[in-house]
Amino acid sequence: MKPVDVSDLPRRFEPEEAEPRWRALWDQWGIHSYDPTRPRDETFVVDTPPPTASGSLHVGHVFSYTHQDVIVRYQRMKGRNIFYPMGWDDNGLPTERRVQNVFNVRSDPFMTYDANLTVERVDPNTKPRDLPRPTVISRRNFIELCHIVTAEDEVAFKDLWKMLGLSVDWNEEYATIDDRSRGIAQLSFLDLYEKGHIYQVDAPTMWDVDFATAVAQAEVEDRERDGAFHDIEFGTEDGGTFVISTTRPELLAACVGIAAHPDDERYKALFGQNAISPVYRVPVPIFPTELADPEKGTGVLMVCTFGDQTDVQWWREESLPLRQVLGRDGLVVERRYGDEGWESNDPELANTNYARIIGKRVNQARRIVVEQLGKAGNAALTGGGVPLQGEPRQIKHAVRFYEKGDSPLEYLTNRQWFVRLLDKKDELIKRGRQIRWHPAYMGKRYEDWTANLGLDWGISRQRYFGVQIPVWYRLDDAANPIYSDPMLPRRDMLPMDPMSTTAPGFEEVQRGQPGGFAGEPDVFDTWFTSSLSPQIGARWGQDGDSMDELFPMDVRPQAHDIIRTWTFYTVAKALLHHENVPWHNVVLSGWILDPDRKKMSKSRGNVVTPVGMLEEYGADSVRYWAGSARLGTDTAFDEQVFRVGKRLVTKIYNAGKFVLSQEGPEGDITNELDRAFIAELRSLVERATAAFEEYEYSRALEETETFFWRAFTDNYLELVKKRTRTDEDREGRASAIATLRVGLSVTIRLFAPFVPTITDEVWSWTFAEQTGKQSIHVADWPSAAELEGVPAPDNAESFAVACDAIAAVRKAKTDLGLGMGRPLASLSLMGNGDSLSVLSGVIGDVGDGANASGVDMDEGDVEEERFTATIDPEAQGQK
RNA sequence: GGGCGGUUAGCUCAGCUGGUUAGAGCACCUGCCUUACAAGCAGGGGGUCGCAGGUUCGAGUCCUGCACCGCCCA
Repeated sequence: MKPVDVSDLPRRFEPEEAEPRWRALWDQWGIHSYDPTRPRDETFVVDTPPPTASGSLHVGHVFSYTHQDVIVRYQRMKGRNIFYPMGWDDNGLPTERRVQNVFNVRSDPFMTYDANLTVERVDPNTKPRDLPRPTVISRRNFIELCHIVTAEDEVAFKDLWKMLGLSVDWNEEYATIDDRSRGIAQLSFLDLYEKGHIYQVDAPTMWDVDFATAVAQAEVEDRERDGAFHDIEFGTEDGGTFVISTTRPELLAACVGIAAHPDDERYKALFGQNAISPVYRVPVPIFPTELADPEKGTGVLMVCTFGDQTDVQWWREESLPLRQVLGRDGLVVERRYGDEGWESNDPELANTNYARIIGKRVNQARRIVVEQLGKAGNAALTGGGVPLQGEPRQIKHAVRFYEKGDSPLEYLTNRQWFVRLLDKKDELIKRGRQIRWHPAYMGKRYEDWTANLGLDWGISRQRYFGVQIPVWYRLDDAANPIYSDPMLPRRDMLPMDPMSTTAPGFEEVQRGQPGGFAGEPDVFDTWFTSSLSPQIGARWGQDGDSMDELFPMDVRPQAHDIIRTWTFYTVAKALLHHENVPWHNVVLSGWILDPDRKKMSKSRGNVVTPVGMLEEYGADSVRYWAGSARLGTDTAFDEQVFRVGKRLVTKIYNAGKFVLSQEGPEGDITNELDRAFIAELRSLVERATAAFEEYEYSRALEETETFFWRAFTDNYLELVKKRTRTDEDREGRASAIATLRVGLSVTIRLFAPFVPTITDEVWSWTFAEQTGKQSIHVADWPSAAELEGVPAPDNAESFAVACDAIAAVRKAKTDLGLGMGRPLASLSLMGNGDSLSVLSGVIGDVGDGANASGVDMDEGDVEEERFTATIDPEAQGQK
């Protein structure tokens, strides 16, 4: 094998030159392509997270996507046929919001499409207050803009993935809004509908008033907000009074009941009676409930439609009437007291008071109602006192928000589509237990979430840019939809848009006409589509359907914050559609925290841009950083680790140059030290492989790095340096050179999943030709078997003993302030008899490593270390 | 209030089923330009493993309680 001519190579490795060159070669060689002709048991299937294309590029992405790529590259070297797709999640609110900002537009679904519409981009530096009124455009125009923006965003992500060196198969690229994904999402709907898992109902739904859309439980977050308890006097039918506490006096008009704990002596006598509300003088039932907390406020509360989740529960359990006062836009709607369902003991007073809050936002309405509560004339009972008791008491409390919204959620009653999941909790938990979670405790999080699920999955969203719910409704004689009998498309019609496709059996002119039909205007929750990523990857129900080959998949990589959403819904879909798990393993990456241990996020302004990071340190260094973090563990962002990665890259480069530039005879590995080193190497291979098999890649990296730096470069390489150049021991020289090459070949392969560029660079110098494997990434993963030809050392301790001996010499040299290369006129090593007996087998290399002309061995007691060295340096200036 | 995770050197983190004297990298100090590498090498200082109990011959590791940090849920 011909050695490498070092003078041909740059003195330093330059990632900015090498990384693009290698990426182009990998593409050219097609080493990342999936081969559909190979059998399932040779295939490793990844269910890649589709990133939100309109989201910002984030170091967290670099972190978790590197984790999956490390796992993938390991599996590829194990000989597996890799299915590694990449999707872009581009439907939904984030995109809509970006389009609204980029073009300063709003959509009106009832506007007609303008084929010649042109809109200008807004200068991103313009302050919101300086913007003109948004241009109102049609839904179809709006969606066109969404496609423009997402196309640009996808390019930014794709460039980042390529820079990072992800070994994605770009033939398997998709977007959650493309025809394939839309078709599969709609197929999912049809299948669930046919199986009876889907229903639509007028139900209280969590509602974001700004986005004017329903929100699912998984999208809700609690935020600490200021609030105030208002004590309000109610009357009773027999002329008594009592005081309730509420943080939402503006919902007084929506009050449909009064509740207290059944054991609460103060209110026991009231149960069964009607209470009378102040301001509107509406009679409402008083009932007992275990859910009332006697310690909270005055112990008695008003039930409204709807202030919170418990109101919904009481409304159902007690069959209370519905008095909704908030509209979809969050404004108070028009109502008339005296009408059915709006009974009042004094309709005139009620209407006068109510008229003042119509059309108001919640906060304005609250101020007005509180003001009205301050007037004795508005008492519940004629002649009563001021209903508001004392000053409101300020409190801090948790308020529910849509995670992307700015206003507290309201509960509105609307017709929404749901997937029935509450009756399948046990089954969902059982499926969760069939999946291996890495780390294992993450499975508990999934179980907790599933066990505590309180609502079915609301899947309809009142948005524009999403997958349309594939449903039409017949219209009655007054052109009102008959929701009870929806019409569904045939499977061969998918993907489709019921707003532009004519319902079967109708003419398009009948759209919206009495006796005609109408399309369902709503779209799916984005999770409804992204929970199908395995089915999208495997093209379920499409041309090229490979569900049988690819499903269930091997691994789902993701971050742990979306267990309750993405993981949960994907498990649910796989259960409902296929009665199976979606994958056998879930690997969960931690988060990147800023140096103050806060989660990095755009809103905190502490985000580091990944592209700048990659440009400064190179992909290998950044990947090293990500690869050194265990799964599940949040990691503080620390630029120091990139430097460590860069150092490792440099070290691999230099060690590679040294090893492969050694010239000499070829021969077997026969020398004792060499055989002992190979034995250590074999143990490393076994440990690193075992770690990878458990998805503990960071341990594999750590083990490999320690071995490479310590055992290989600092010690073995120094011990055999002289022997690789000697003319006196041909066999020993051949053995050393062969061992160096094996050591390098094995360690760079172990490193390859983490630092793909430098390892392939070194591999290309000679190993590629020697093995016939063009790239290290398709080379064989190292195994104990490939080292089997090397005989075991005479003594298992030989390598460790040689290292200890040379360490003793170094210590002696350092103590005398001598350079490590300083020749020694004499060297004596003292140790116990056993140590010396092992040492004698490797004494030549130890003497060479010490640069000593000869070594004496003295038996004697040595305290802490295995050896102590006594040295006599040659005089300076002599040879 | 419940669940999960964390707390180990100045910093970032390892430490598997309990077993010599608790580790690494960075930072710090000292020395060394050694024909792969000064982006390197050698040596060194630095920790009552969050706190308090318990089990054990033996606890960073197991148990109980507490404190603080983070995430999720109510």
